Amino acid sequence: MSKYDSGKDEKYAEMFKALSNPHRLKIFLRLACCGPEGMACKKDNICECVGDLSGNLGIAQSTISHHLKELHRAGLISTRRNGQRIECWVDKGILGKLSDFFKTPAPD
Amino acid sequence: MSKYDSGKDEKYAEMFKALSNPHRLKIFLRLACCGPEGMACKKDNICECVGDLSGNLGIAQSTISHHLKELHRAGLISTRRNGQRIECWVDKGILGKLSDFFKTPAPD
DNA sequence: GTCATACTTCGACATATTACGAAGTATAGA
DNA sequence: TCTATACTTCGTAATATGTCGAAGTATGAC
Repeated sequence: MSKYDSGKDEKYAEMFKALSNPHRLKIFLRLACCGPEGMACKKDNICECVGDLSGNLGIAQSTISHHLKELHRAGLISTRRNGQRIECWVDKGILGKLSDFFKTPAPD
Repeated sequence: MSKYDSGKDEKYAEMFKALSNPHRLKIFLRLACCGPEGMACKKDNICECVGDLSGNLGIAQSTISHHLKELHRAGLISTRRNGQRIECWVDKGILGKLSDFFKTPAPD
């Protein structure tokens, strides 16, 4: 477990806030399960982009857009335009960082 | 990384919501750093209970009480009365569960 | 029993969040 | 250029959250 460190805690609190909304957590997990970490979201894969997520989760496109922005602001995902579509993927190393955050502490 | 599983996701979303508030995250980390996981919060240790947390974090006691309840509802901590004081500790196994949640996926 | 200490609950308020639809912007293709 | 598709931004409304102080409850000491 990470030692008490108020500097980094704020950043992690932001990440947890991003993941605290069930819809955003679903989006994040779908992207994370897309394939190897960091793999871009592709149409010909299982992965979805804004419109697909909207349809599959039953949420307005504008709301998906908003959630993606939140995930991005928290540093969890990246996005990039490819033609009309927006490709999105889970940032490299993030899963490891989050996993490590909860690792049992070395006794001090 | 946990597979897409809407059943459990809700529970994790609740935990992340509990940890999304900087004050609550601090409380959680302080309790987690208290000693071995699951170790009760003791006065004669570094650990704090409600009144101490209130003083150290500069937050009203009633607010601390509220935050502890949130952490408890999320299943992250347990509390028990010992005389006038409330002892609190991080639930056994929770750190491991949270850490595992973000483990890199086995390719599907 | 009375008083002090520790905590919880209540009521209130300011602020943040989630969500939608409508309107706007960007890109691709005819 | 015109149109269709994909996404974003804006405005707005409902609900949730974080916080405090005041009042309430529980425990321990005298």
